Amino acid sequence: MKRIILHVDVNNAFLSWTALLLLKEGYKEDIRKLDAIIGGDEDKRRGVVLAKSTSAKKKGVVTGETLYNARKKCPNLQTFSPNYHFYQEMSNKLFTYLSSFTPDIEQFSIDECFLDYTHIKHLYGDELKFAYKIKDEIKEKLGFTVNVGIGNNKLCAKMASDFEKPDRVHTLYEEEIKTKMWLLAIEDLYGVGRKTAPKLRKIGINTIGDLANFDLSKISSIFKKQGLEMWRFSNGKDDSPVIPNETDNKCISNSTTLAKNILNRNEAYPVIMALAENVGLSLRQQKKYAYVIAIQIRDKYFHNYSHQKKLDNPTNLTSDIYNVAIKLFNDTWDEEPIRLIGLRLDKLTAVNPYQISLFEEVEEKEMDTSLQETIDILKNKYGSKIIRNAVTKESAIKKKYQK
DNA sequence: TCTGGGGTCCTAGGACCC
DNA sequence: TCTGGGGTCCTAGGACCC
Repeated sequence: MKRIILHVDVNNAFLSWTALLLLKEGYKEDIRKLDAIIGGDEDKRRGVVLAKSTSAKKKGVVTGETLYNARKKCPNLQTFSPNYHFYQEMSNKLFTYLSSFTPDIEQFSIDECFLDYTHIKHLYGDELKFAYKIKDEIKEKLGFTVNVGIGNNKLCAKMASDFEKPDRVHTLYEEEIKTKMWLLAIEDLYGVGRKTAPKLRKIGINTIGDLANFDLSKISSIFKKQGLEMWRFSNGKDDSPVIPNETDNKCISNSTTLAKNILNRNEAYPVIMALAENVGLSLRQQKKYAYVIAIQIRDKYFHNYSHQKKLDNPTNLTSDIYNVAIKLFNDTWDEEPIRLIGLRLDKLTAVNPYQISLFEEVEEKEMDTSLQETIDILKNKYGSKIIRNAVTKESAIKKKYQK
């Protein structure tokens, strides 16, 4: 039996949601109708385009480029700051609404999801009518527009929702792949990014159809597994299931671009502590333990490098994470001025084997854990700023580096 | 007034074991 | 009296996504 998959994608999500927030706060204009973008703070060196309005897009503004660059293309560009808290709120409303139809929903990011319609078609009828219904209800009840793509698998549904925007429903059924997808530029294929596209063009592959009809063995020998996957995608093939409630993270990370380059160790420590606190708290909220701790450094030349350590016993304590991260940092930093520091927890496990190694003090460990629990409870109750580790407080990280 | 942040997955190379 | 081969684990780096 052919599956029927829907992909729901919020149009210009961050920009649309900010438009709603501004209107709610009494702002006179709907920024969706202006040359507008959501962008990071240039003073903090985060000045890139996070989302753009339709008219800014028409003038050539693209996501990820610098605000400086975007302004050159579009002199009257208006820039607004992101509000992630509000975005999460809107996202929750959207998924709550969609969940009223079926539990077979896979949240793919903050603003898109897949919905398996196969087993609910008998309840709601024709999928095209259903798609229009949810599209219109979302606009009416939540105030923003979405695109809905329909296909026989996730890939086709996703490609379809990308066709023409905003506020549209598109289908890309198996029998439509050749007529609707093959003529698109190779860059439009999901999974083909800025590095792979030029390589494909170099061997004469300019459209998705070119790839679909290219010799698979040649593609595979050049691009390995990625080659097989993109060839399958170009032919509209994708067996991956819609997996509901995928909340099981494989890793947790937190990184920050510093407002000023860091030049010595002592400036780095409080940043690492703040990162350790953040990832540690997320880890404990997910009731998990991490085997791998990694430090990531980006220097002023934009050179990225990292260093990681696998622990014999997984941990969920901020103090452990901090201590390992400091050691990794000291082992790996090459003394070049640092632009960004990141901390990543990997190989997460839900169970704590709690094998205290032979030489570790059991009581000490238990005390760390109970102290950590107390801190977390206070943070949950009074907000994360109530308790700051001494090293963080001393250097006033927020003020110095993040303002 | 260059170049965000949080994720997932893959690959290559080295260490180590049999 | 000289360097096989398979397998696994770990690490670093990179590509891609939103």
